[in-house]
Amino acid sequence: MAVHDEKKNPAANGSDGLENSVDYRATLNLPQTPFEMKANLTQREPGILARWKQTGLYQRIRARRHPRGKWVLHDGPPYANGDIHMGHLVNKVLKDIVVKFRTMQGYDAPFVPGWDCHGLPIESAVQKQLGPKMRQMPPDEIRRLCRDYALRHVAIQTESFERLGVFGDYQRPYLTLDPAYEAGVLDVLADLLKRRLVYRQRKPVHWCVFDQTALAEAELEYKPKQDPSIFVQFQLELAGANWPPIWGPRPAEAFLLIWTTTPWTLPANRAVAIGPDHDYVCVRRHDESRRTERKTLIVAARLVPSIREHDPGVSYDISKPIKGSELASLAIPYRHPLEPSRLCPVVLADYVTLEDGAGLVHTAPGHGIEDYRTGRRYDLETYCPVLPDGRYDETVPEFLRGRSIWRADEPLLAHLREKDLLLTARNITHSYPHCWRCGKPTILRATEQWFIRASRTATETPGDSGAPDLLPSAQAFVEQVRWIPGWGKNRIAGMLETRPDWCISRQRCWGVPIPAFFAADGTILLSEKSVRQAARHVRQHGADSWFTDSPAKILASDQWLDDGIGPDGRIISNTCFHTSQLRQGSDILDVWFESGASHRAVLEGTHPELGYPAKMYLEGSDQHRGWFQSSLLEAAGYRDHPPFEQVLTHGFIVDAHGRKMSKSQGNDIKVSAALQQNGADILRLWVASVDYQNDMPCSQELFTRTGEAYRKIRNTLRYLLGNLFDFDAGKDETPPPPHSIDTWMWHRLSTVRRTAHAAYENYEFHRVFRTVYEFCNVDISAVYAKAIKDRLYCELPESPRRRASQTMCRRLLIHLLDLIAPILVFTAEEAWQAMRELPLMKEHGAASIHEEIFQALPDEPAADLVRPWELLMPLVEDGFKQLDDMKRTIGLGNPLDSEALIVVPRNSQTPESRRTSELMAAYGPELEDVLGVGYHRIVPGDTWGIKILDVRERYSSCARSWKRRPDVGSDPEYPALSARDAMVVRELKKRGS
RNA sequence: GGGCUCGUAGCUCAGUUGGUUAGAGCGCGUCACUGAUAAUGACGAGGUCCCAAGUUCGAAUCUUGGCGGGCCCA
Repeated sequence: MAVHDEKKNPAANGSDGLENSVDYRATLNLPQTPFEMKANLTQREPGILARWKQTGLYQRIRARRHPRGKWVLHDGPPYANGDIHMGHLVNKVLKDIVVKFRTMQGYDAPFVPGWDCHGLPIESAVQKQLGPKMRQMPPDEIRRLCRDYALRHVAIQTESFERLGVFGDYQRPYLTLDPAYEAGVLDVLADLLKRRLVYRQRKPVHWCVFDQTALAEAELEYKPKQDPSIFVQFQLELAGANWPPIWGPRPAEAFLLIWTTTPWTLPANRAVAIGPDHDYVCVRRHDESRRTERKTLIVAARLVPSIREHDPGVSYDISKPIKGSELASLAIPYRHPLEPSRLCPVVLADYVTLEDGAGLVHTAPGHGIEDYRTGRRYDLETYCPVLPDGRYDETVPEFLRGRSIWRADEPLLAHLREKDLLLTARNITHSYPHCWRCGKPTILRATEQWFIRASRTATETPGDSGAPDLLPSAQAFVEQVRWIPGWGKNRIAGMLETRPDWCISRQRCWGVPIPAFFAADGTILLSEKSVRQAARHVRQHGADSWFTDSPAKILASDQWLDDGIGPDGRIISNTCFHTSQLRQGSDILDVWFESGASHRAVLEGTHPELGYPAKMYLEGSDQHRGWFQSSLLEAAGYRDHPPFEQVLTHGFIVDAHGRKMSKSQGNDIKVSAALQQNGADILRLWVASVDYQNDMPCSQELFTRTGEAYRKIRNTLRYLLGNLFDFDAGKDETPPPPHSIDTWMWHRLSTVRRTAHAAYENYEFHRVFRTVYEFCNVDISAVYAKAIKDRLYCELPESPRRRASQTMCRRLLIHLLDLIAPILVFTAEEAWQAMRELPLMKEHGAASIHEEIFQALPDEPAADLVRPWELLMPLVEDGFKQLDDMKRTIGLGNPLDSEALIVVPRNSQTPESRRTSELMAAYGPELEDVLGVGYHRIVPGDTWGIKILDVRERYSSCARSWKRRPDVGSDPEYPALSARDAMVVRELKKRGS
């Protein structure tokens, strides 16, 4: 490779080295602005934030004029636990963009942030801190610690949200632990009671017999445990039964074969479940010698071989199969293995698998979730003979009474063996849930729970005569709401369709109590009236008072005449309760019930200025099952309109490879770190730049890319600001000449503004971003800013051409700031202040851009002023290609060293083209600047075209504008300058002296 | 396993009722400018439209079946 040592011609900029040394820089109108190129967001943003707080910006926005009325986005409460993560960031930023956009449209769009303060995670965190001593503490003391914990995290998260530029009433957020909120929750409960939508029934929950407490799924640890694995034979009651002919002649006796690893649940057996689509056969068993008949078994066809392994020395005659659905339809009952007089049904369940066992599942509705559901479907008793401490109660066979279930296997197996009902027994080790606190194995135990009836057809329960159906109202609500994206409607409708009744009680401590009173005789007081009274009490004294005050004090009376709930769940009218003999229940409400009541507790409760219903709920798509649904169901229970008009959902954060982000995988991104490294505006711009309806990929690399886009936008603002340093908006405003590039720019601006506003209106923020970003890149930077540099820098300050472009720059600046303000909240503010601090623009507009209402755009330029540019711009493209070619071939580095021959057809084809050619005297100089060449000539030809010529040998370069033109040197006083520049310099000199 | 959903250049996104050779911006490469300067401009190279089959004269687009990701359930 040869080394290049060719030097550039130092005189390339002028024909005369001496004249070139004269410095005309001082005579130019170069841009000036304190708006720095470097954003330094991490340092700058907190200062802006402090000023906002100091001047009470949020309150000022509330107080300003709102010509378009109210627009309320109701905040879904995040959980008051831990630092915020990227999901919070996305959610709150999206909300803030909506709120700021609506605000700038002229709506009153208050934002009241909320926090979910009750619930298990907080209770668990407190429990972890307390250790074993928690068990000795009274509930109100534990609750006080939970409350402190929650409030601490509300403070932490508040700071983060504010730091992100999310506006809201942080002085007065809504907290679910606020007594007024708690009372609102109870008001909803009272309304549902009024409509008879609340009932009490047994349901299995995870239970620790050592701690004697219910456990949540999250409190379980799965560990290996050894258990008996037994096959038991349940005798069919064949008297009067239909026997399937395909199974051959009806035997004298036949047995269902079931498999279980929890023999202690056998007393609670109430059914055997089979799979509707599985094949079942009848197996006639004999000794291998065929001398003795053994029991005839009914099992799943697929499992015969594996059962045989447990059954040595026996030969099988296997019948043809029938489907489970067919078998169930025969309705042959079986005798309970421990109570032969009790007949139980064979039922269908789709969770029956053929992986192990016999394909027939022992079903105890009191001891299994699936069993319970099946039980509800078949109206089986949710029978649970196990006491809280794990001992059997008095209802079981005598040999088990009072015995611990953990010591029941041996007598049970002995009993079954004695009755010849046990086919095989061995031991297995399997994964089994254990209590995370004491480490002991847990059980499922049916306890009394409170439910909200979703659909009467799904559950025929006592006390519901005349009760309305909740589900149809909820489904009607779904139709009335606008779901964004549209499939959200489908999703929530599908979930509602299959949803079971809602279990709203929890055996925990940290939450809103279910204010039920229990009389000594087992009658329960929980009525609309009593709950309203409890709500009044809670509003005044807080929910803690439930755990400390007496029933007499809470009910404010010695006697209470009301509907009671009997032990069987039926309503007993006109029951007289003596408050001195009542005791409070200890259950609390499901936290989803609490947050689902926010439309009542906040919109109509603590913050009535918001009003019901909200315009929008905006959350992650997981809330179709969560908050959207709980809110909808509760509202459907007592009122005529859904709590929201629109529901907008967003996807989840994933990493650069599209995988879910999780701490355990180590691919999560800390908000605090991302903030520290990038600044809030970059993170906000990132949120706006991706299509949130899908998963949102998130990585530092993406933030870095976003940072590049940010810099482009920032530099565009800086350019515009810099060229307005001597512009007096009141005096210097000059309409763009009709055929100027300013008019083209004006047209582009109106198009972009329209597009961006439509995108905002449809909540398509990534389209806003793209539109604005490409506008900055292409229209402003590559075309317009480049084209007007000569007139801005070189013309006399007050020249109409210059003033017209400044007018356009100002318009661009203002509208650009409008468009980015909801997203780049800090940068828009910073630029807004820079604009207001321009010497000739003092006191323009509101003190903060966020108090502004979108500027109306002056009338758009007429279409026939725009069309010529559609003809001319492709010529410019061609000119650039020629310039690039000349750069390579003849070393023409600077376009100012070239001239453009604009070829105009002698006989223009179309009227448009003819009109344009007539106007070329006006368009010519504009094209010269758009191309960035030194000079142009218009020449006749056959078709439209541009021809770039190298004029380094032909013309001299103007020492001021650097343009090569024939008129350089025409002024004897300034031989190094072009005519225009000579005139300008002479004029400036005159003024200067 | 079920419901909903997504899959187009390295990245973020367009792509109308099915219709030429699938687009944009960024990034990348090369070059230029040095009066927007840790800025700016020009040119250029990048695609198995997740895969397969089907419908059709014609499929990124419609149908079916896979594969992969996400949310919610089981």
